[in-house]
Amino acid sequence: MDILQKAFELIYKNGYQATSIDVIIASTNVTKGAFFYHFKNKESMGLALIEEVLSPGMYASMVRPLETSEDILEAIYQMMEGLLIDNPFFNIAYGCPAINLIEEMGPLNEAFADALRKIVLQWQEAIQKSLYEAQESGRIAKNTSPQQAALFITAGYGGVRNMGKILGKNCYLTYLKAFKHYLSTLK
Amino acid sequence: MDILQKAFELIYKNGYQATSIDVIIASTNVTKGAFFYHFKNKESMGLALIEEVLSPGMYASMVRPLETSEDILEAIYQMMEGLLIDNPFFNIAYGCPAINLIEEMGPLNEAFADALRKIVLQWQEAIQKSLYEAQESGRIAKNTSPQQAALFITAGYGGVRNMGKILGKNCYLTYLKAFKHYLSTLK
DNA sequence: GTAAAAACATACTAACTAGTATGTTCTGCG
DNA sequence: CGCAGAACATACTAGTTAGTATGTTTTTAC
Repeated sequence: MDILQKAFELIYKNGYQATSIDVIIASTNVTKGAFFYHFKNKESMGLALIEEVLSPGMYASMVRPLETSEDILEAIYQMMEGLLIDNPFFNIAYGCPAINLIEEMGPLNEAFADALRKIVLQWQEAIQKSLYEAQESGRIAKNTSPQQAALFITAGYGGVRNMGKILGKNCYLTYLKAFKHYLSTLK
Repeated sequence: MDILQKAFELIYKNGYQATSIDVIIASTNVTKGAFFYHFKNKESMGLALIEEVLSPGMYASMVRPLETSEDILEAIYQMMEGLLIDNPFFNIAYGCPAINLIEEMGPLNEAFADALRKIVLQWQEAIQKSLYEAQESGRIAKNTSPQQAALFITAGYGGVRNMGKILGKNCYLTYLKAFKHYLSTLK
C-alpha cells in the first residue's frame, strides 16, 4: 500500500498531527474516498503505518544487526553507527521517526503508545539478551546489568536523535565517540 | 505575564502546534484582542515562552545544581535525579518541555531552534566545565573527554524523557542506576 | 452476461484555525 | 477636567481540518 509509505514520509518530516489527510492524498494519486475506504479514520492509518512501515524498518536496523555471535560490543556499536550515519532513509534534521512518534503521540493516544512500546521493548530486549549471553560466555565483564545497559543505550539513541535536530551532524559524531568509550567500559 | 505560564502548561501537555490560541485564551481570562496586543503572532508568543518561562526554569534545574566545588559526579547525579524524580512541575507522561519543543519545532522553525539550542549548549557547557575542572584538580580521571561526556549525558537525559512517555516511571529508576554506574567509570 | 459487492471518486459539512477590523475602556498627564 | 495613547474586548474572515453522503467504476461470482 503505497499511501502508507508516502504518509510515513510526510509524517516523518512534519509530525503526525500536522500532516493532514488532504495533504497525504494530494501527494499521492489517492482520493479521499479511497482513503476512507481503506482506513476507518486517521488514527487507524497511523497505527497501520506503525505496524507495516515503521516496525519492520526499525527491526531491520535495530535488532537484526545484533544477530551475530562474534564481538557483541562491536555489533552494538555498528548498529548505532548504522542507525545514525549510514541509514539513507533518515535525515538528521528530522530525527528518528519512531522517537518522533513517541514524543508526539505517546502521551495523547494509548494505541499509538502500545504499538511504539513494542518496538522499543523489542530493541531493548535484543540488546539485553546479547549482553547477557556475552557475559555468560565470558566475553565481557559481569559487573554491569544487561537490562540497565540496554536501557541506557537506547535512551542515548533517542536523546542524540533529538539533539541532532538542533545541533546537526557534529553531535552524532561526538556522541559516537563517547558511545564507543562507554561500550569499552563494559568489557 | 500569566498567559505565558498557562500557554506553557498547555503546550507542555499537548504540543505547540496542537495548542490553539483559542484554547489558550479560553483557559485564561484573556481575550483575543489582548493576546494579539501583546504578541505579534503565535510564533512570537512561543519564543517569549521559551525565553521567559522555559529557559529560566531549565537553567535552575540543569545548571545551578552544578555550581558546587565538592564532588562533581555526585552533583551531576543529583541534578539528573532532581530533573527526573524531584521536579514537581514535570510529569513523566509529558516528558520534558524543552525536549518536546526541540522534537516538534526544531526542524520546522529556525527561531525556535536557535532559542532551544542556547538552552542545550548552556547545559552541556556547564557539565563540560565541571568535568574539566575536576580533571584538572585531579578529582576524576583524565581518560574521558569532558565534551564527549557532557554530550553523552545530556543525550541520555533527552532519551529517557522520551522513553518515559511510554514506559513510565520504572524506566527512570532503571536509567538512574545505569547512569550512576556510568558516572563511576569517570572516576 | 449480469448482479452484487468491492474499490474507488466528488462534493459537501461542521468545527476549528490564525489572524484582523473595529470597536470600547482604562490610565496617566497637563 | 479632557484627551491621547495604552490596554484591552467583540465580531468577523478566509483557510483548513477530519469525516460523510452520495455517487460511479471496477472486479468477482455464478
